[in-house]
Amino acid sequence: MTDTSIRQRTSEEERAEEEESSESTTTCPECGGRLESDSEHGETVCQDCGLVVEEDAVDRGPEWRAFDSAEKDQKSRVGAPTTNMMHDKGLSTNIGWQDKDAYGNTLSSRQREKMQRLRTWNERFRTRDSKERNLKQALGEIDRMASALGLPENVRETASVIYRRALSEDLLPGRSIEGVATSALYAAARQAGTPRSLDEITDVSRVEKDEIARTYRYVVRELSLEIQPADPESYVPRFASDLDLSDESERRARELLRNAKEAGIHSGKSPVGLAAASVYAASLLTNEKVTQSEVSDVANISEVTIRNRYHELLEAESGAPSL
DNA sequence: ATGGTTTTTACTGCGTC
DNA sequence: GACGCGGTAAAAACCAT
Repeated sequence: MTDTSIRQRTSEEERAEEEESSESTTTCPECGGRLESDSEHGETVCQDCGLVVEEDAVDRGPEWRAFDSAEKDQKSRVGAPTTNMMHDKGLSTNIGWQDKDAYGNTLSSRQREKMQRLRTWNERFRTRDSKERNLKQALGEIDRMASALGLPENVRETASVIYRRALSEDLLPGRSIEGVATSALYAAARQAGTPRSLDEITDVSRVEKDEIARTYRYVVRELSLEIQPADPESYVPRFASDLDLSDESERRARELLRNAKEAGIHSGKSPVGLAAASVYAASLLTNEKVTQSEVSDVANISEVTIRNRYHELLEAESGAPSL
């Protein structure tokens, strides 16, 4: 399409173009009708039934037109194509290792020294850049997951601090950015007293549960973070509000938990289960009954566990109120 | 890897609406 | 008959060793 002059389009050309565009499309998966690509809206639409087959198509071509090659050079603002095989898509500067100039002539010793210095610095900048990019992606992920989980600002802050530490201590090699970012968030949420269960974290992460757990343990150990087992009470407010329970119920739930702690019921049991059971028990005590299955839903805990725990809670309450 | 503990899954029976 | 609840047994998951 590098015509050297502007011409009136002949009808023949137009027909040729039309054929070309219909060649790239196929038939509608719904009704078998002809597909038409609507470049203005970036959609591919079926002519017969109106089914939108593809949306958000991106026109990767230039938005300008050139009528001769000189103009093309002038208007073009792009360089070499990018590749995804390199962390920076191949956009960074490369300096050849051979001490030759562009014509293949050997460089003077002075020039050689200069090139050596340039190589050193270029390498430094490049790796620094890659770390920056790495960090940027990780922080973006942390932010995304944190908002999906409704975690406040300070947790994200903590998470990014943990991530930065992991990065500077060279914990990344061999582990995915995603995994470490997720672990950092998990750790941060627990440290901040607004824990999310591993299952909840897994739901919003792109990484498998096992990997998160493994990476988390590793990060905690290497950075010697001190994280206490989650306090069941910290789950209560969230469950209570998810179930539209009154403050009174929430208070009762906390009371039950404190009692249980005194009685030593809670060791070894999952904090989430305890919290769920206390919320359920409290709802009974305050006549705001919610069903076991509702609680099990918001807490992601089986009903059986709720039953077992809440029996224990009530026992501790009546059996040994003080001690 | 192993064994002990906890949680989950699946099923059953009972009472109520 | 569907629902909420309680219990049980077996499977699965988890944890320390």
